[in-house]
Amino acid sequence: MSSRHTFSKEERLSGKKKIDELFSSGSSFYLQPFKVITVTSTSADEKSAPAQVLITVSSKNFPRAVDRNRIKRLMREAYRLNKQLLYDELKKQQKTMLLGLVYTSKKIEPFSLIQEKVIASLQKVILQL
RNA sequence: GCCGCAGUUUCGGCAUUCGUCCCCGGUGAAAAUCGGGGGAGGAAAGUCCGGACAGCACAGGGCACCGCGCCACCUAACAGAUGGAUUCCGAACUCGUUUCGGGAGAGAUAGUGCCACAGAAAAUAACCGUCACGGUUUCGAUCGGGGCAAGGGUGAAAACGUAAGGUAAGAGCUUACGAAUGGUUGCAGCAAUGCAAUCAUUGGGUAAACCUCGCGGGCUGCAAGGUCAAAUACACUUCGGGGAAAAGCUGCAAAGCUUUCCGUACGGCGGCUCGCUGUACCAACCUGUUCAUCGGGUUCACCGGAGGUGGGUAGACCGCUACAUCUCAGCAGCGAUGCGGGGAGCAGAUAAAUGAAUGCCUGAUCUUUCGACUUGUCGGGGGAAAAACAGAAUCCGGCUUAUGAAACUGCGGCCAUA
RNA sequence: CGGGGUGUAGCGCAGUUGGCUAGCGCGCCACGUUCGGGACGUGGAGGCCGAUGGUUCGAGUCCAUUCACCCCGA
Repeated sequence: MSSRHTFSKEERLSGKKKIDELFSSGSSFYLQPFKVITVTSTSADEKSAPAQVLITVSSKNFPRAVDRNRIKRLMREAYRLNKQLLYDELKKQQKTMLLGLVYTSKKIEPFSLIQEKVIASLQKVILQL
């Protein structure tokens, strides 16, 4: 399990309450082209995933659904390939986390740049733990 | 071969690696895991119409409001489609009641309103004019009450057009020819309507002004609607622990049972037989004992504890993808479409799946180079490059808008060859 | 999924029942005033009313389609 690059339902953030909790009490920072929001808790539940992630793109910046879907797919792919960095650190500290990634740029970036920025964001999150 | 119009179909393929959603099967108590299959569009978009489906409402009728409005036909239905008739506008030529393209649509003779400016007048016509009669007269004309609507000018629009007769002057006043509208009859057509005959009329436009007539519409939408249901709060209730009243019956007494009430007293506010709220009171009673203290006991508005029930929130599930379904040829029909038959199973997510990386192939297009000549086309080589508009959200039928190509079919035109 | 509104000069807005040359405030330009600027005064420019089509003699206004923006409800 430790080396798999899966992305299943438990690792995604869903439910109105958790999302409200993330946006109302989360701490955030900007790292172009993202805004990163996090909420950490110490309860170490064995069954659930170490982190639940929310990926979103404003429909104001991208009025077409095609563009929004494409950006979310690219971001999801980048997170999926690199989430192990975050998971290892969270398991070591016995913590769980709600993570929000908001795309704030107004143009579509290529996959290589998005992946690079996702890695940088995750490293910054780890430093703040 | 090229161009134009209409229609149909398609939008990359292969390999490797890593994933995602659904279905089926295996292993497993489960979590999970393995194998197989499937996974965006012609517009999925806008949400402009019409339905299906669901809940609520519903005697019957009328009014209001909204939509539609030539005829026939198709359809589950439509403001959609098909075929036709009329009329207007535009274009073309062979100048014809021709062809093509694009609109329009009940009623202006039910009533009301409006029609700026100009003009006498914008709808019960009369300014200039014109005509005879009567008066005045400087003999130029002028005044009066009348007739007329030919001519003038205005305007988008002026009260059928032309000719003749007629008259004081004129006028559909009369006649002939013609135009328009309506009725009746005949013929053709299912009908709209067309043609012909005959009679009547000559009444301005506007209903995308109010309106009248005919037809249709109950309202809300899958976040509809249904099932299960955590925590917390609330309501009711059971158990045990501390504390009040009224009436009737029973009991030696507290008390019990039934009914009323749901703490009492005094204030405040309001929607004033009741509710909310502020302050004060925290017990009452019976019995034992010498009053008290203390012991035992009874009741319950209220208080706090444990359990149950309830509506129902978060959440989960159903609705949820099988049919106005797709496809193949046949038959009926001018056609939209229908009929019976063979075959196929074809997305179902929920902060929302259908993706990412690498390599190769085909190559619309772009660029570069070489050659040929009709000097902007053709042919060869190299390089870049899957590409327009765009992402399902209950499901269908249309409409509208966005849109780069490729292939095929039909029709029309031009050129070449036979 | 459903409902509502707006679009008029550089900016913010009027213009209801169709009618003469579409107005108002701020801004802009020129001139005057001042030693100069501001303020003030006078004069002027700037619009085809989001787009297309239609009804009408005539459309910012009426009708249809469409584009863009804003807001609301479950």
